[in-house]
Amino acid sequence: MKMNANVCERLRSPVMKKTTIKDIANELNISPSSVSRALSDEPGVSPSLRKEIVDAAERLNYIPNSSAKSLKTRKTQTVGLIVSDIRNPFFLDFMSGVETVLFPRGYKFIVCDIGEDFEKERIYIKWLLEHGVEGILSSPCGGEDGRNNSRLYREAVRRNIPVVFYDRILEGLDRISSVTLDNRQAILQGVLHLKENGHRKLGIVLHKKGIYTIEERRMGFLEACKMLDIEINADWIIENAVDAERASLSLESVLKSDRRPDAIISTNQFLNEVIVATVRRMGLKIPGDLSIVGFDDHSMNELIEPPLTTIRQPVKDIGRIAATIMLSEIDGTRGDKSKVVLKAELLQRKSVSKLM
Amino acid sequence: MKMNANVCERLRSPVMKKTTIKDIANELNISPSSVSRALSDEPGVSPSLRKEIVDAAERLNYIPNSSAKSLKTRKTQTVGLIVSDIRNPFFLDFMSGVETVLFPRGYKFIVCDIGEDFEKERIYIKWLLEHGVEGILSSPCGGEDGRNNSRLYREAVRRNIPVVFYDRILEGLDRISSVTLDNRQAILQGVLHLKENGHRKLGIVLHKKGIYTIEERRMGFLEACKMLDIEINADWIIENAVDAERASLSLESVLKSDRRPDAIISTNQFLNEVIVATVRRMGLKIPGDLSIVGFDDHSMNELIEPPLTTIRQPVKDIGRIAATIMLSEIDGTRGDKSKVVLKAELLQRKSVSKLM
DNA sequence: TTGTAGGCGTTATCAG
DNA sequence: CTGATAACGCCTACAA
Repeated sequence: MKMNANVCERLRSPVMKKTTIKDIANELNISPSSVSRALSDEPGVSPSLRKEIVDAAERLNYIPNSSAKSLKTRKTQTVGLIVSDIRNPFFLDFMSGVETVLFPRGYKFIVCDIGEDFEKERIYIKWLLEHGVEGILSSPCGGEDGRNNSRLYREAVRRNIPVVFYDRILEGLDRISSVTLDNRQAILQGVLHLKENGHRKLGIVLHKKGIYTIEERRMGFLEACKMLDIEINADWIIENAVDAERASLSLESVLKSDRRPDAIISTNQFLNEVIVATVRRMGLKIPGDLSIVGFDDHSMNELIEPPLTTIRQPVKDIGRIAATIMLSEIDGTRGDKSKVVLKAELLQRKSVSKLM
Repeated sequence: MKMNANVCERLRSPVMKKTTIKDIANELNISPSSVSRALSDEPGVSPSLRKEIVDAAERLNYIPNSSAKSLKTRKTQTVGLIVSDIRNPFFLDFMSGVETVLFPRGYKFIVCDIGEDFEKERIYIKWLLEHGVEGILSSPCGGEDGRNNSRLYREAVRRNIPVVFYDRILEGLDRISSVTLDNRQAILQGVLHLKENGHRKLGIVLHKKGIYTIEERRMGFLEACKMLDIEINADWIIENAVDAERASLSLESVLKSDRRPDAIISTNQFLNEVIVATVRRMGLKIPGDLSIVGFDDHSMNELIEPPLTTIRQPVKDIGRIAATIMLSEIDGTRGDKSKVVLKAELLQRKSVSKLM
């Protein structure tokens, strides 16, 4: 009866005082330092005492307070993950890659969705710094106006917390490692593939202006055309295609004009969908009336009709490598900064016709 | 010259001593308490002094140490977000919804990908508790063997940190709020739609056995069939379809048999793709040879041929609501636990034929 | 091997 | 309005 009441009490008590190292020490009539040592696997505690301590900790439902620990040790076992826009399917595989590397090392990560917003990025970086993250993975957003948060990223580095850019970089920050795609070469592959199949009238739909990757892809397109001796038609370059409606309308007007391209290159998964939907709506046949080269491979790109020929980037690897670099910089085992550039891969499916 | 050197020194110093409230106090020859008050917008500081303090903080590049703050106040402005498997596109919209609610309130979140792994979930919950999160959003995983982490979730609640389950729940934890879909009614809608279109031979492909939502969907299917007087054929119920290869093979054998269903219901986006790919591979026409009702609407479901009729759940709302409930429980402004159940919506497209 | 004491950076309680 | 002082929970020399 009595016991029952006690149990009840314990379960019902709205907020129990949390047990601390001190409580365990008192319980066992020993000093807190021994408890600390035992519980953090430090040497200098006799096996028997250690066992007693571990048992008591278990019994008293002890959970370490990492705020206190961090205050003392300056380590939080936490990193920040800044993502440009979390609705981009890119981040599923990316985060999965990151997690794969961080979990075994006991690191947690705080996800910061900045939604391509410079101000929000600023706030999140501050929060991360206050929080005491040991590192930051970021795909920074660079505004069309050229403003960006490089000052804050510098501040982080100055405070000795490593930053690793992935997918995107900020120019001029040489002391920050990065893991990116060779975007120019990626587009070159697409253009080359189109040329090899007889296409000479090439259009491209570019996502938000000012974004590093998009600008690179634009440059890649121009370079590739020059290199391969393909005439560039400015009307076929659709820029700043951020809003689905408007992008679709722009594309439609291009495809309706007398001089129209016979192939379109996309620059991300969002645009793949916009392009395919638009072409469908217009009643054009893919690839009969128009060839399409997508970008960013989603598993469903294979299921649409026709299966979409796509430029694929190794997203999960980007995550794994970025996280690995960050950890080694946290460990201090890496001197120079790394600038890793990965290659894209062209998945040939059925959305490009052979014009011979 | 001198100044220049100083600046250089400052920028180059590998690790600067971080400035604290004390430093600011010394700089201004005042007490740390005033600085603290000024910097946390507490009353009791003259406007003039306050301004001085804020300026000095800015000048000295002061960044608050939230470990110290948390140690004192027991507030971390951080919550944990436990996801069953981050590769599920569900989480894109979900996290977006959560972020929308948390950001304006100054809350950060730690993402924990448990990959349907009971043990990993356990470890992550412990980490979150140690970290001092103020709340936990979780889609817990319940093993096929019936084991789960309800003990740890109880422990969290006992420590007064609110847990909100979303998408999935753990039975028996009545003191934990939840936001889920009315899974049975969702499937009922699909079955009803098929019946209305003349289908009587219904199959279903179920994802991992033991997962709450999947079990509910299974029950929903059985209930709906009984209610609508549709004969249930056990051979047409494909269970534990976790691996794409194997699921595809199972489905293929069902579709090849003499007695085969004329419609298949899916139970998540992953399976939508598996089913469509399989049917395509077999050369069957959708919906001519087989009707399909998908589950979990991905934007590309509209682009495949034919556009997939799909049961859509309001994912972003689930995220928003779950986060809102959690915050109000953190604030302590909510007494009873909420059990929110949202309805699915059937998006009629072209993958269901009319058999009349 | 064990214990003692001081401090990590902040906030909160009291006095002045 | 401002300042001293004592925690918060843990770690870590240093001493015993």
